[in-house]
Amino acid sequence: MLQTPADSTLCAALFAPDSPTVEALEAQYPPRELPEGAAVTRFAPSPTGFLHFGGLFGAFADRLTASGSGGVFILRIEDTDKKREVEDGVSGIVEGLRFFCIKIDEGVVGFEQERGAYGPYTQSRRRLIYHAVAKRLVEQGLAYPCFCTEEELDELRARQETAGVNKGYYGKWTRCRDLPLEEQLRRVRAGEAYTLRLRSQGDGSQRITVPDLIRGKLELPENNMDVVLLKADGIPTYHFAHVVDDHFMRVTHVIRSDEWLANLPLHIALFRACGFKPPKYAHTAPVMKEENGGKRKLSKRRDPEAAVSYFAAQGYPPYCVQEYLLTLLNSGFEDWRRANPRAMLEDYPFQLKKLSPSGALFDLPKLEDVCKNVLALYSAEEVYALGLAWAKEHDAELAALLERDPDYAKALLSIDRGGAKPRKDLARMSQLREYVSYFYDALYQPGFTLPEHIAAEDAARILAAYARVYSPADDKETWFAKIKALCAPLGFSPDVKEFKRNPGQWKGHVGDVTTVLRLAVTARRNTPDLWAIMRALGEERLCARLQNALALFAESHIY
RNA sequence: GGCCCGUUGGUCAAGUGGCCUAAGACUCCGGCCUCUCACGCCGGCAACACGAGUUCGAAUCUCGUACGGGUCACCA
Repeated sequence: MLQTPADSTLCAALFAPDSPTVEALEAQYPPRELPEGAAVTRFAPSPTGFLHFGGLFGAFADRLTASGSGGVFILRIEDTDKKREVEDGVSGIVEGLRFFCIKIDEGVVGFEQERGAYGPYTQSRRRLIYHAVAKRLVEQGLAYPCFCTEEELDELRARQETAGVNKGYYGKWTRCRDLPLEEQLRRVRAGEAYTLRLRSQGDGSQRITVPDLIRGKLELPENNMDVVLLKADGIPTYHFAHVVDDHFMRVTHVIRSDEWLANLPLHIALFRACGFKPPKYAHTAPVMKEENGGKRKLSKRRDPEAAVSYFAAQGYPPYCVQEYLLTLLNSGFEDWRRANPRAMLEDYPFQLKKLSPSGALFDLPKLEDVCKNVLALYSAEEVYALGLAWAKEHDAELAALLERDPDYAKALLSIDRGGAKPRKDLARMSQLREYVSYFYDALYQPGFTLPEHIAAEDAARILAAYARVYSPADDKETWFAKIKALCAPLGFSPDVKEFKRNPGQWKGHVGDVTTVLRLAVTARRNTPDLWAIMRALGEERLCARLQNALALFAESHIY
């Protein structure tokens, strides 16, 4: 365990002579000059090519934690698993973050592009750094080469299984922990494959307490496993890379999914072995999905909504997904939002300790609600921009229509928008086509069926009568006054309350009259303000629609 | 199976020993709102997993049980 000259002989056999010393690395990556309390966070995905919903949440928590404290948010790529490699796994992640408005301060910012003084930020390019630390561990007797093959390890596990003990490479179950130096040297020099293992100093029957920013004090068994630090190809395992990278990148807060909780004692032990100060940890609960009455983790493979590209394709406003995430996972956010309906998300005093320790179900209706609320506050201009950007990607026909006459598009989008009680009926851009369809002849599908209590001949009379009094110049009051004036002669009550008092005396009420007009103009029973719609459509289009409807009656299609 | 984490209405949650005959939001259902729908407003349904213990007093602390999740790799 103590440093001996023999260990340095071993080091020479194990490591290339050019690896830097740990001291040199300390100098190269000095502590950051940041204000007191500034958090340095990092999102460290594997380059799988796309961003998972859980990953987005983690990155978002990292971003907010850094921003809120005047710190730094790093994107690091953990490409230490050759088997999972995909061609350009980075761009999808970087673009995903960009799409969701999560700014990267430092690290990987694009395909083969990095920024910052603590790099490289791609683990495959940090080999020398890992080896420097590993070398010192060997010098100190805290790591050793292990020559066990995968078959031997499988067999070991099988024996442990039948013996009913904890599986793993530890204590008396190890075969290479106490190999004599001569044998180590001989086998290494003979070119035998080996991994580098931690020589654990821990006692599995002891407990350690570790603070977690979300869960409070955690009581966990001390690590006693001689885990692999460097794989046979010299690439570090996640555990070792985590410790080395987060130390030399001077990361202060490690926010990660709670599947790492079981490895926390290991990581603490590794930081100790390396002589580094551990960061603060926050283990977040995964987002769950309901299935057959049970809960399960949202899965990338089985759930389309788990890939964040789903939200882009559906046209949810990017920023709303974050808003939803906060609603879902950060208690207190909704109260803050109610108090500050128009405040920027960045100004929310995000606190890790307010995150829920248990997994929340992904709730689509809630997402829709959040989006409706946010979108309701957008100007027509903003909705237009958002809609056009979406349509260009996903609906070329709609994009062309929106672009052909921007003023017209904005005019129709501004109906019932703004004011104290804005409409809340648009949640995502994939609804836009349907939302605007009756404003565009190219999308409009004429034809309708009347409500049962309105006779076709009455409907025809209503349309004819309205056509006679219509004037494009009417303001809303005049428009409505004219409609009311039409009612009584046709047997409809101009007053809804009067109708309700004496339903037998009328064929219907003014609402039925406007329903007929609405159907003729939009082919729908439910729309925003009819007067505003008529005005936006313009005289020519409106008259055509009325003529058309009248013609339908004349041809007896409705009778 | 060992170890770890978790458990308040259908969902998300507030709640850190008395202010809890348990807040709010989503969903659903009623009602109101001089044109429909939406919005808004008013109201309704609906929860502390279970059992012991500590205490004058427990959603809140302790222990046990159940259930859910995670983890036990040269994957992350």
